[in-house]
Amino acid sequence: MTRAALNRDAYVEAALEVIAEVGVDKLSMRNVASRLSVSPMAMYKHFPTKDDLLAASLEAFIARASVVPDDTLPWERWVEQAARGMYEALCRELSWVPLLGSLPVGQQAIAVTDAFVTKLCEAGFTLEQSLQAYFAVIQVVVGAVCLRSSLDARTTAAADSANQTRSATRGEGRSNTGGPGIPGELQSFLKRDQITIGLPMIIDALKAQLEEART
Amino acid sequence: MTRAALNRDAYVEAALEVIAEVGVDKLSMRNVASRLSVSPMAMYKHFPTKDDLLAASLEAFIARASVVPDDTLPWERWVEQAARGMYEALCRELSWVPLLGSLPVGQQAIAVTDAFVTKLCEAGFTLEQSLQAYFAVIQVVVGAVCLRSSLDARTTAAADSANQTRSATRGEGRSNTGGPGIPGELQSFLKRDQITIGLPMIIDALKAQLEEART
DNA sequence: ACCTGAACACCGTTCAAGT
DNA sequence: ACCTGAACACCGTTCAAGT
Repeated sequence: MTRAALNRDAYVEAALEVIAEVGVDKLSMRNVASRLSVSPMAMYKHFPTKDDLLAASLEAFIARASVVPDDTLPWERWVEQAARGMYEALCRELSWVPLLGSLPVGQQAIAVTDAFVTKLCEAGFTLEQSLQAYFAVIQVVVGAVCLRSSLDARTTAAADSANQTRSATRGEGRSNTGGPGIPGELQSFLKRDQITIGLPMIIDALKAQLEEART
Repeated sequence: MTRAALNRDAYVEAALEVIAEVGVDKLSMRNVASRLSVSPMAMYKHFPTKDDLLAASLEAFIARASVVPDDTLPWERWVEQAARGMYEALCRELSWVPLLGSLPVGQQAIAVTDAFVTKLCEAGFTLEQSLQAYFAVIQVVVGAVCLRSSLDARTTAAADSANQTRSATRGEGRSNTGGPGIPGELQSFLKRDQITIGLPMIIDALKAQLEEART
């Protein structure tokens, strides 16, 4: 007996490790396989395509982020926490961001949607409003992470000249040498926690919606 | 005389053509070069790296989108039009979306920021508020385009079985076979023009801010 | 059922060389 | 200054073959 046969989960696990080390953009069938000391072709029995591996890995990533807040919270706090949870999970692994729009929506993502809509319907919103609210929040979260990721790329590029060893192993991709062109006020503004900007606006708008329905 | 020497603009032009035909994700140094019947290595004199070519192409794309609305509009309409302009430009070339967060912020992007902040400051917002508003709008636009792009991938994937010729030349990337798992209500909700969801919430919140400052 | 090795058609980028 | 050709170290994926 050479070794226990590898299953889907083992590959997803290895993929998540590779992603944590070098980022989604540098994951390859070959480096995931070599982490398991296996031929790259072994994976094609479980994942017909690299995208299938990525989709399964994203599912696992979402599942582990456990982004659904405590059900006893009032809806405003619940929504805020859910949004922050998504935002922070994505900030921990910024390299997912570019794929968010192109990978299929999986079961885990649908479960989060369900929880969100259910919570808001219980709070008195219509199903229509709840869905709108969900997408508005997702939009703000994704947008905030994009801005954050854009800032991140710029600061690590600046740090690259000083410290090259770490950035060589972690990379995170692009060079982003556009720093000089950005006005100072904009620079410092980007340093803020991006989610604090759009989210309160959304929540205020939702409160107004609920108020209006009551009268 | 063999041929007029190629300059940066010629390469950017060719890159935009390649992007229009096969999408940003399938642009390569080699296919841009071959469109100009030139060795791939010729480009490295003008663009030290593929990312430099992409950044220059994005600048040109933004410049051509001409997203800054008529200055005589009241600020609410101005903001709405600017946001729609960005949204529609990006929807025309969805393949830019994944790179938005990782490419450097260029002069064109800064010009748009400036116009936006100036307009809102004139309308009575503080500089701080104007910047916040700008980023909130950007967040919503990017988020909306991401959702739109996610929907697009799904419907073209479904159309692929029926009509393979066009999708083979345009591609747009990923397979996205997650259709079956998505509830019908969610499906039909995604068909809406995504920007109509979050944007009004942001504008309402901004109106409230201005109202509050006046009292 | 699961894995391997060799091969194909691609990448970005470097380097030495040409005009 | 601008361009070329060959080469290096990678990709995703296919295919025929092994256990």
